[in-house]
Amino acid sequence: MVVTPSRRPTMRDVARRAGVSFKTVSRVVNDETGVSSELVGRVEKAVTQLGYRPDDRARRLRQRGSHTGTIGFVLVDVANPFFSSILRGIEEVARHRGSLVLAGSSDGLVEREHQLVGAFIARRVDGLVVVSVDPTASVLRQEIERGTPVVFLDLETRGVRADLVRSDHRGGARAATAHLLAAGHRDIAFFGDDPAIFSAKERRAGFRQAMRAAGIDVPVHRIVTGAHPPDAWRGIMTDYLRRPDPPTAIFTAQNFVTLGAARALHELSLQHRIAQIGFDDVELADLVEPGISVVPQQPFVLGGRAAELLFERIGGADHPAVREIVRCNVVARGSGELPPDPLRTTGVAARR
Amino acid sequence: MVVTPSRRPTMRDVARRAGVSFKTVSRVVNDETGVSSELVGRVEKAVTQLGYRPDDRARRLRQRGSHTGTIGFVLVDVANPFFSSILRGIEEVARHRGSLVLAGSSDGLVEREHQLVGAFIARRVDGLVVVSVDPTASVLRQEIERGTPVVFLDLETRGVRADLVRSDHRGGARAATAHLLAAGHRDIAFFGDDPAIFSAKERRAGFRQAMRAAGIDVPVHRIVTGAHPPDAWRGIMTDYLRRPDPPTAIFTAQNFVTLGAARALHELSLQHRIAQIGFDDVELADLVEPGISVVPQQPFVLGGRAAELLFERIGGADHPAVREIVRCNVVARGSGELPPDPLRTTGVAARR
DNA sequence: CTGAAAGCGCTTACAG
DNA sequence: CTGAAAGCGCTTACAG
Repeated sequence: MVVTPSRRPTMRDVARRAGVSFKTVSRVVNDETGVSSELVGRVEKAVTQLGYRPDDRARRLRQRGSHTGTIGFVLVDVANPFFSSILRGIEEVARHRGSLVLAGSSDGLVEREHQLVGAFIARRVDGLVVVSVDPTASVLRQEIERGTPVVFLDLETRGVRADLVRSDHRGGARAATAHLLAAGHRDIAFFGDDPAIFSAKERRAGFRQAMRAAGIDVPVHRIVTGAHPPDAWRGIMTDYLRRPDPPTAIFTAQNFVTLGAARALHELSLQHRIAQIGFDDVELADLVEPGISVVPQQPFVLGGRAAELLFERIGGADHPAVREIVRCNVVARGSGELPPDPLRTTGVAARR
Repeated sequence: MVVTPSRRPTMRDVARRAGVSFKTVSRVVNDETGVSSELVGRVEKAVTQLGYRPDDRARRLRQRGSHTGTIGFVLVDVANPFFSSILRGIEEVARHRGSLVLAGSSDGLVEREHQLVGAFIARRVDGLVVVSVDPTASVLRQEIERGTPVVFLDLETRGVRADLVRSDHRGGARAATAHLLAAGHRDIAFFGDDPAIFSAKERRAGFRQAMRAAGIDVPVHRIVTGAHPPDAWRGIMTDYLRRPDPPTAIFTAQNFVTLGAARALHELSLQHRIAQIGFDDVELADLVEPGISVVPQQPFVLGGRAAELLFERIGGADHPAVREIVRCNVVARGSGELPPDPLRTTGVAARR
């Protein structure tokens, strides 16, 4: 049986087959009252025989409020468990609201983010959850001003009035740094994502604040940031730690960075000699030896809250912009509690 | 400045402002030739001032082939890195084709899967990639017969003619089991997902085949399957391993099962005494002590191939159904090469 | 080069 | 209880 991709049946096709007007089909399909049971039967039979399925686009085009029952989620990389957990949180809320989720990865590229936002708007999503690299972009700002509901996730915005939900990146980073300082470290290196991303910049700021508060000057080479593919961090870390005068502790401020660093430390057999604390949790961090101390976020919760705020707006709420900031605390597992290595070749000694 | 959610401007609004017919606006918006540069200028100005963005739904409704530039992906759980990596693979291909991806998690529930498929079709996606629990469902089958492109991912189907891409679950499971047998194990327990899921059933079948081939009868209590939330497996495994007469090796046939088992083994300090091999890779499995041996899949590749096949169909290809099966091999890291524990309290001894 | 008409698949608002 | 007309926002197919 070769399948011939036939034209999809429309209401008129069903009407013809059932011998009624297409308006009657519309009534039956929409469970409207006041159709004789005989016609209902004929229409339903025709619907089944033809495999008719109403076209939501056409339906909603004509309707009043004209929601599409679809929301958009612009994120950085859906293959990153942090983002896919957020997506799941959004999805759960969307499902209860009868909505579907369009998701797209920007990889932190401004251009791709704009493309995604534009494509979502062209498809008339009812609203957007955005982890933005460029929150003041004209496309997005104009849409927000025009009334399209937008909730920013995990970032702050300037000059744009919209709801936002995010972790307290700076506070979490301060706590992580303070944790290492409390273990006696003074030579701590920071490794993080591209500071063009709000959360990355904030974490770096938190690190600097905590170090300054402890009266420690951080040399420039102790702060390493950049947009690298997930796999690249291991090599970057290995190279860094192999140089003379390594730090006594490292703060790896993103999950892929944390993973790369953990692998580098193990490769160099330094995992018991250099302390590590990460931002974002990673799978099996509790089982590695030593366990990797981290400042976890709650992606599922972040996503769920963002979606709830979004649907409030979609539902017509017009209260002032909401700003929800979720605290982040240290989870100690071992790696972040290691004291400074007494045997370490200090910078001065190594250079002499 | 309070924002009043105004009606979104249409082509007619732009036309009025520019003092032209709305057809001229259509020409300018679609970069058609043959509009005087003066009118082009006026229209473009009005477009910018009003923040006009064409409605893709209306546009495509009227167009010939009438693609929506959107595909749907029905999966089990997007918070599972296996699926989110597939999604990323699909997304990459979709982006190059100018398409967006609607994704939805079924949690392996037949009803939710049907809802998702129905909602996707109502929105007239151009095609579907489906990790199905119920591949012969009438909704899906009727759509396929009608000509909607569908690619099944990670499963086989009966009575439905559609492209499919999947891992060789059975072969991979046989290889995993053979790997444990080669290390000298004969008392191996299998732990896996709900056999309603094709891949779960296949892996169990592979396990049984390999055991049978080795002349070993597998007692029923050595096969544990079920649909459990990710977090539940640790407890299930702990309970199981605490009982008298534990197996000398375990085959954990899904990533969340593997994680739960690894935690249980460590909790009971059995990680060096009971061998483990998992299906699907998990993060940091290489760094745990011992490293967790697994049979990894290539989710990003699976997703990419599925999407490529889908877009071929969307593009009109009508070759016979394609069936791509990706081999799975063992990655040895330590846990799967542990020999049977000579000190183990055997079942008989323990019961006496 | 520009525009008025018809139609995509449906719903809304009116008639009978 | 049933249906013919108008319209959602756009494109196609024809005129001028």
